[in-house]
Amino acid sequence: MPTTPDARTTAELLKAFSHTTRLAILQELLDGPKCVTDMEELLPARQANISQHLAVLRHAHLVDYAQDGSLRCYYLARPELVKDMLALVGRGDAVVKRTPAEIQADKERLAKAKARSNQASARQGVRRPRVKR
Amino acid sequence: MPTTPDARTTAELLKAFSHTTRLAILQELLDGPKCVTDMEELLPARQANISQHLAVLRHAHLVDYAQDGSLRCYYLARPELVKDMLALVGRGDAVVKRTPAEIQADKERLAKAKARSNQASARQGVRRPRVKR
DNA sequence: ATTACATATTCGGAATATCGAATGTCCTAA
DNA sequence: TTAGGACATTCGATATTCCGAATATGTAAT
Repeated sequence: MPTTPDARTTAELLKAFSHTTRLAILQELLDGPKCVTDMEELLPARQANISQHLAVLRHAHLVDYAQDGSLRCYYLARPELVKDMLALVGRGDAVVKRTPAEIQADKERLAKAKARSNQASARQGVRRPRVKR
Repeated sequence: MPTTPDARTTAELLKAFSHTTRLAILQELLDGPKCVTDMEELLPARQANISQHLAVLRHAHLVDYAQDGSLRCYYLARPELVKDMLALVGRGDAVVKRTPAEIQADKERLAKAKARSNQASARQGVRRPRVKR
């Protein structure tokens, strides 16, 4: 059975995504496999630096390579993940601004749901007392 | 019209996600609004540190708060984005391992597609010469 | 006013990330 | 075997992140 990644590994994975150059590399690889020299022409970074970023992506299991003579063809090891990630961060969701009243409603809804699920356990009223306005 | 975020902003957004404590905070907020004191009980971190992480999340426009008396109720400013992000990184995609032959096929497919799209432009054979095995 | 609480900000140091330069490794052609 | 190309790795400098301690700010009860 596939094991769910813990918080630490998840943060590591996201860190691997969190760099302009690495995002650009992933974007390029989405288009097809490329060797380092190809990327050198495509990206505003030196060879050594690109190799360094590729190492980070490799450790995160986001890319892998196949050796082809003296070249290394890099490709996405988890193409769906990368595709969905880039789509997600590019989506530009609207930022919501909520009123205190809405927040209050949320909390009450949440408290009610909790109470329902705790119907069997005796005391559930452990909410810290609210101050009056 | 909604503007597509550039690579720099995208990396910033991902950085905001890339920390165990911040992931935990977002996870908690997915459940409903919470104030800092609530989170102190829920997370293995001190008050100041939680406030610092909340500041990062605020700057990334991932959370916002509504003041309620002396408390601050934090909530997700882009709940769908957070939900989808956590689902995505928790998905645990299989890591693919490709053979050199598959890579080669990929490259040829790509070259063919490029040629098709470049049918109008005169010279398209600018591929660097491949070395023999 | 004073006090207490909830939360934010600032500061300093440790840990980590980033990058260029130099160097090392591996492969292939001659 | 030697030379050159394609990459990777190491190193040192700079920048950034992270966290605890101390301190500041704002609100409300007394």
